[in-house]
Amino acid sequence: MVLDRIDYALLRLLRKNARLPNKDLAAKTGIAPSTALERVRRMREARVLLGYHAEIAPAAIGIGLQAMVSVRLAKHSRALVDCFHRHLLDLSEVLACYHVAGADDFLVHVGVRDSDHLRDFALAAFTEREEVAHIETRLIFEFQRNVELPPWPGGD
Amino acid sequence: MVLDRIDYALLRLLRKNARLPNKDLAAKTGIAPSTALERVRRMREARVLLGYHAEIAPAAIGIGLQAMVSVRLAKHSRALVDCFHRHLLDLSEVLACYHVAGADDFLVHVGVRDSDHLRDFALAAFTEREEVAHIETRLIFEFQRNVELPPWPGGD
DNA sequence: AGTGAAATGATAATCAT
DNA sequence: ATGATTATCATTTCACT
Repeated sequence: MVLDRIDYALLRLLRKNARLPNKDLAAKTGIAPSTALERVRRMREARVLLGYHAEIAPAAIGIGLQAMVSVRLAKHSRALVDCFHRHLLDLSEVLACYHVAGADDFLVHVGVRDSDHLRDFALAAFTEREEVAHIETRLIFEFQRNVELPPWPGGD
Repeated sequence: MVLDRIDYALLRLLRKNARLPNKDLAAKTGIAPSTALERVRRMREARVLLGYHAEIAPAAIGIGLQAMVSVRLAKHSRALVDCFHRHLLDLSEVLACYHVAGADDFLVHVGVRDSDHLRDFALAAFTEREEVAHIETRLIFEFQRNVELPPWPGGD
């Protein structure tokens, strides 16, 4: 699917505020509400718009501590990597995971109650697993997401 | 602000789908629509609910490559760290940044067009800056966010 | 095919209880 | 916390470009 300037503007608005009413979306991009609706619907169907998610204050849901855990696997067969990847996504402490190139295979963003929880979790989810060769845990002081879209690349 | 089981259920639903209509929120949590509205409003005011953001397919907005850049600063005065942090958030290539404890000071999740763009960006935004002592770039094969909330901690 | 204006039905917000 | 009321919004239809 090829996007034009207006589609991009819609994406930018929804990225910043996913609950912006359709008529506002239309007004801010200079198109009719029905057109805005249609364009957003098409972008959802084309999987350009993947979903809408609330951002929640970690402390409010019992996350007192965040960490980035670097994980190195012992072997790197496709099956083993995929299996570990699935394992990660099943853990409620895992906020996000990055499968990366380099000495470490995964960077895992975790949210836990406190340092006791972190220790228990790191042991159970990583250290005690056979396929894990090495982990390194970094405390996260602050985490911030950028909700701005890059400038329109041009090319219409 | 103290949350109960129902507030938590509302958060879980909004985390998964921030555009879920209020009446559906109410039905799925077993409360009246007006009550659901009131609870969500209160959680927004209390900054438990920080915002709603669309998730967009990177490829659709010209992001062909993602990387995690570890940045080590030369000095660590508060002013310098804050200044660099603000610098990061101004860059449209920065998707997220983690200020961490350890040898490296920041982990920066970046999204770029291609490897040329990555090289140019890494030079301009990191290497050429005086306060940056060292960077290390890891290619991201896959990135996945967990949109499930941890189980209700109990304690009502 | 895509857009825009108007009409309809659904939803959100308000208020009194 | 709820249910009735009012206001706002999403969605469809259709004429137009």
